[in-house]
Amino acid sequence: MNIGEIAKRAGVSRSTVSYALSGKRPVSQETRDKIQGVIDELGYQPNASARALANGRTNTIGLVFPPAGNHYTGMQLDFIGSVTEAAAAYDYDVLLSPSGVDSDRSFQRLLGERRVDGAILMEIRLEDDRLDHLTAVDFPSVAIGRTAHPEGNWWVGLDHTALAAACVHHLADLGHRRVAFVNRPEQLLRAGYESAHRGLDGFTKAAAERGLTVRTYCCGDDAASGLACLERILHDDPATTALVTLNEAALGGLYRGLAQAGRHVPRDFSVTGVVAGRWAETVTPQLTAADVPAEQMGRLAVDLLVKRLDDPDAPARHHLLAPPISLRASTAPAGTTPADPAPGFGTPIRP
Amino acid sequence: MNIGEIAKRAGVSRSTVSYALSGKRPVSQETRDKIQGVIDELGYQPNASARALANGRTNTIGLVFPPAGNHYTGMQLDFIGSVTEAAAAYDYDVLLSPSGVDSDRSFQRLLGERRVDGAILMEIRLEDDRLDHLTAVDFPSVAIGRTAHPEGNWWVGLDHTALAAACVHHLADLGHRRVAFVNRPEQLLRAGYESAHRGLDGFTKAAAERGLTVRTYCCGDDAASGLACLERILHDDPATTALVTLNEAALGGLYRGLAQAGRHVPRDFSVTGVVAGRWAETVTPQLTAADVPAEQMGRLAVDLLVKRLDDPDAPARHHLLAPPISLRASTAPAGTTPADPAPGFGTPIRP
DNA sequence: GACATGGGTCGAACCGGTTCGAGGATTCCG
DNA sequence: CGGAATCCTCGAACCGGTTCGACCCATGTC
Repeated sequence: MNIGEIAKRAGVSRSTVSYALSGKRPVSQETRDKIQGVIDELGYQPNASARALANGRTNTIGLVFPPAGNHYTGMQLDFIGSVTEAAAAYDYDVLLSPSGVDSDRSFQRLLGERRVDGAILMEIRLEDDRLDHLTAVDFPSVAIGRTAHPEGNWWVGLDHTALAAACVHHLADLGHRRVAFVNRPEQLLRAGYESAHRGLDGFTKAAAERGLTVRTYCCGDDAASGLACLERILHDDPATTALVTLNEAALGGLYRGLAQAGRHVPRDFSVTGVVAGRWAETVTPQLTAADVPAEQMGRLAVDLLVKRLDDPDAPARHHLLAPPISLRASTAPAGTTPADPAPGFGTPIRP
Repeated sequence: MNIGEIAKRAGVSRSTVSYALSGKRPVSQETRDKIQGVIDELGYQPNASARALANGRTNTIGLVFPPAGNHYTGMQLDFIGSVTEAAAAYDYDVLLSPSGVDSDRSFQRLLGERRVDGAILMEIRLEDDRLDHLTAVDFPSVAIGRTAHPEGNWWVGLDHTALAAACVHHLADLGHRRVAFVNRPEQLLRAGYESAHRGLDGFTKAAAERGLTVRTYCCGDDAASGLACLERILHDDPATTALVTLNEAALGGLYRGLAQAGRHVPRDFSVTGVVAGRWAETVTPQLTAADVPAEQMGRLAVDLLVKRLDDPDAPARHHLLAPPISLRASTAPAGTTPADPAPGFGTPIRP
């Protein structure tokens, strides 16, 4: 059941079948009908490997993300889902690669063996050797995230600096003076993860600007770490009245810690941060947060990559997103007992 | 930078390079060194498409799951992660396919165009046309889940019947008499999703056995639906004192509903169900649940698939898992005000 | 009637690997 | 010293597509 078989049964040459299918040269209606009939009858579909070999494109894009040893977060899940669906709309398949560094076997396979036409990279670091490598060999790629020097790269990113700052201003406006910052795990910060660094920067600068007293923490990507982190926060400064978190996976643990310490959210303690909306709504009270538009970002990344693949000489493009803070129910003025959380900021979705 | 180039520079024929790399025929040490030298110098890696075309194997497995329109759950995330990592250990890559039905374009591509050597299917239905089709064309696959007639299939599944029953018995032992069941969304139940059906069966039978008064509900895969569902439960029968859920994504909403109704968990109301452990621990109080061992299941599925690919004539194999209920902090005896939740069931992880 | 035009088809070469059969060079044996 | 066995290497064919150049046959034009 290959193209030769089709050709034989239709009484034409292999090249005619190929042209009938691709339309790259005219084929008479009569011949086309005959070929189509045989194809329908046999249920023929051209072999992807052979086609890829012949025309140098696999119609596959690689999705590169760090290995899961440290578990995946909900945000990553949303990326994977949206990238896969957006790619399918362009008739591209998605190959997953749980790759960390440049030297990684799976990453090398993706590129060196030409398994994919292009790649989308998640969890970008400020200095990212994977991206450096891709740029060096001029391999089409789009980063979800932005390095320290993103000029010339294709990327779609989140303005973590601005988002963390917006959280600070929101809390400061509510009168909070002692605020903690819950970052991603320390090893990721040390590895130079973009979100962790820019988020920390934005938080620190905005806090200084508003004259707040702050402490910053790293926290593991799971509920238990979140609990432990919150205990440390209250131990280090029991007068803390609010926190900003970039750590989605720790959120449940942070809430539990507050409950155990007898701090009611948002009456005694305000919580906010940068979290995908879908997950911000799973906690009670729902989190007032800068909603990471993970689905939109995945879609945009695929759009950019396809554009780049279609026109290899196109100039680099990017999207920097800064979604507004969605006011929900986890923040309130400091040191009061309001019936109405977050007054002056519109109506929370669930009071 | 193809095999011919390597051959030329090493002063040997293309076939000799191939044999030096594959080891399928003896090559002198001297020649091998020379070839390896050239390869290292040029950083050569054989082209995956060409290799796949020549030997008929892509070294890729397909991971088929339903489109995300309805969002992904945490459990699915864990599957994707563990399958990808397990596959990498065997030097297989993973191709994602967000495919629903037999007629789906992406699913057809996977098989018809021979993009993958085998497939792992998620979200199995009792009557699953995708599996029927795969079986009909004798395509190597492993299902995560079990159809109504799994004989002859390869699969790794969860004994949802037993798990739901175990939840019922746990609640009945604690003295609960009026229990609700929160299932996956109605459209999935109607579509014949295995977990929804077997879970419902197990729940219903065990409840009848224990003489409980029950109501069963379908619930959307998100927090808002969970909240709405809980409101309906308490509206339909305010005397309900416990619930069993298969719906991980709704969990946050169920908890919120209970909080809003002023029912304290576990003092006034017990919650349990079948949920991946990692997600059971994000809610407060932590959920007493049958922990879905998603990572283990993903790994087992890959192991089975690789075995099947290595030996196409091997007899069908499967794994049916029934993890025990992990006692955490969300269940307690009915109608009491215990200091110590779930007495008689060991020490909860966090009292 | 000679000649360009163009639609439709074919054969051959090519993409970059793998694999088979054959053959040259050594070595071992009688 | 001749013949068999062993070790290594090579050329050619093949996997299943795509694409190029050439050719044939109608038409249209002067």
